[in-house]
Amino acid sequence: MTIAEVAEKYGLTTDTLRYYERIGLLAPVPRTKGGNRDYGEMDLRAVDFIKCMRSAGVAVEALVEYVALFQEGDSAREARKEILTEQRKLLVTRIAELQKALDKLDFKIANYDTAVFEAEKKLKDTKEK
Amino acid sequence: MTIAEVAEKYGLTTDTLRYYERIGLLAPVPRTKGGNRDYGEMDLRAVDFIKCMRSAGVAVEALVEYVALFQEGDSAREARKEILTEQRKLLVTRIAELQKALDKLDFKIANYDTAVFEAEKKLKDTKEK
DNA sequence: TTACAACCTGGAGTGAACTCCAAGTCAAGT
DNA sequence: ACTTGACTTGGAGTTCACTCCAGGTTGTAA
Repeated sequence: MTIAEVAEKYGLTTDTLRYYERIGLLAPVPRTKGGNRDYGEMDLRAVDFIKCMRSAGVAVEALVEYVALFQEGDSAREARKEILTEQRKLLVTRIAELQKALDKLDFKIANYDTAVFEAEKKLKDTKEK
Repeated sequence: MTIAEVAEKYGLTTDTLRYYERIGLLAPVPRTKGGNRDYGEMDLRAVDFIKCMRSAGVAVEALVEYVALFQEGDSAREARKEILTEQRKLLVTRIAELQKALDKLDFKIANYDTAVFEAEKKLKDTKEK
């Protein structure tokens, strides 16, 4: 799969894909004879994972660390799990924050409706006088 | 309330508070005789709201726009509500993204446990031979 | 074989949101 | 009066995560 196809498929730009590879977020993608990237099954899985994590705000650095630990092989299994667990914790916290903001927004929006209602009522009162 | 106290109370830095004021996110805070900021009830409410929205990832620009619409008075009521509704929509989308990432993380973490279990089983099998 | 689009690399540039700094003012304690 | 520490302003610097660019190479269709 070419870089343009992968970019299209995951809603990223080719620049971003190259950037990810450059900083070691994506392991070196195999090249064709001519030197062009040719993404395979595993690469796509990795892209999908990264895309999902990034869209959830997981820091690039954490993901790079995680990917780097695959170089260490089995000895780093615990360390890798550690990172995932840590990020999971952060995510739970962040979801709670977003939820709190959502509640606040809902409250404020509801108040706007109430206020409009109040304004209408006042208008009606005025007319009735 | 001094800027340091407000910063402490909301877990922001004094620099951030001044920055917010500079860019019009926070209406000009009243000053003491000597020219120092003296945050009042309303200012604190505003800080709290901004802090909450920002921690949920609502863009500074959207909040500035919202705050600016208070200058227009009642005529901008609808516009203000519009912004809140728009941000609410974005938030719902973002929460879904975070949730999806959380699910993926949970799955991966569970796999680590399974893998460890498999490894242990293999080890046991080896011993039993 | 000749266009021409898509790809390559290394490096520079961008936008968002702070964060830091210099130079100065002011209030409180000794 | 003098020092100390918190405050002021305007402006410059930093970090993160891309995003763009120049200059060159490759693949495909006419």
